[in-house]
Amino acid sequence: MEKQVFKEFLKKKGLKFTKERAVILKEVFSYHGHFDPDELLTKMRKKGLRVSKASIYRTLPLLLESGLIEEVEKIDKHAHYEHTFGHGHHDHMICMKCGKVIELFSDALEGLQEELCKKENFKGIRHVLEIRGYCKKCIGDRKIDIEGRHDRVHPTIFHR
Amino acid sequence: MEKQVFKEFLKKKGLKFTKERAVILKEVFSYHGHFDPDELLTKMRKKGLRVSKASIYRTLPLLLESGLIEEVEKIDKHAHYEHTFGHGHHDHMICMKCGKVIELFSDALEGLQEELCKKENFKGIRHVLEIRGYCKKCIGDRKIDIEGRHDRVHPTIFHR
DNA sequence: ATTGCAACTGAGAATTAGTCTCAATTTTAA
DNA sequence: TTAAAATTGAGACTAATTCTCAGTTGCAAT
Ligand SMILES: [Mn+2]
Ligand SMILES: [Mn+2]
Ligand SMILES: [Zn+2]
Ligand SMILES: [Zn+2]
Repeated sequence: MEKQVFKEFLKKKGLKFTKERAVILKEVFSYHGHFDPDELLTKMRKKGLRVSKASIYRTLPLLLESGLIEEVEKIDKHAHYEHTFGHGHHDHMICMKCGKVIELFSDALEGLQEELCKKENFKGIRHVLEIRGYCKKCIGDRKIDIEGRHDRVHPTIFHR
Repeated sequence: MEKQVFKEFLKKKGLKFTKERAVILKEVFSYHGHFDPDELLTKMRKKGLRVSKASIYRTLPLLLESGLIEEVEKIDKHAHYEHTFGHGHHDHMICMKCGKVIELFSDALEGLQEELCKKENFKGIRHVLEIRGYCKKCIGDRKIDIEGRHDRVHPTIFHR
């Protein structure tokens, strides 16, 4: 269970399992999809869970380092995460028109990456793959522009 | 040549090929490796090339959209780019200990991604793959920590 | 149970990266 | 040559994240 994983991780680093870290962990694992630090803070505030912005920004890197969450969608100005413990890693396709996020996983893809690492004597720990383009629906909407690459690089809508 | 590509791109969008854009383009294509907007500005200032921060921040997305540069290393708080025109796309492995960047390209990997896109009816335009881990040298340095995942998530050294 | 101390916390100041505003200037198509 | 539309630079502004520091708290050793 994620709480145990986090506790052990912290102990091994000589860090403490505080109330704040516990409640942040719980909140993060109550979500299904992607989230960002500000969302996390706002939602916790609404529920009456009191943690400071600073603690959120301090805890997320620890969760990341412990492998309990991953960073996703590094496109926007701010960070996005999702918890992966118990779900398994996956990568993303992101529509540059409507912001739709398609999750993808492929053993072949993961395997190939491992091979490539081996070839370079590199010990791969984690990775982020994001494919940007246009979803089925948006290809239909605007064929011409798509061929000509004339979209905004950064889509407006991003969360889900 | 990149100048022509950029000119045509701008014309197609109804934008102008200004002196500032020209000099930024030239500077960007004078680099070998990765760079970030602030570096770009500083280096240009040192050379007596006068462009404003605003123009740099306005031009980089255009270069990106035109396909002349790509975004890389989305880890740090700020954007990093490299020019790819005439070099070809590639992905990166980044050492979490020393910051070493290994460039990698694999037809198999690119092909597999295309397949995955097709399966989702997604029109892939570009992608970023970053594998984080430890380079050969750093594996030697600190076997124990590596197994235990006890490194900083964000390495200190990043440019090259 | 008490203690000691390093780690942690919240509040808000500070910093960083990037965006916006607007008056003056430049590009480009006619 | 002209004029509209796009662009520019300077600096104000914003958003996201980090830092500071004085007062807590967790926890390992008594
Ligand atoms: Mn996801
Ligand atoms: Mn590169
Ligand atoms: Zn779409
Ligand atoms: Zn290394």
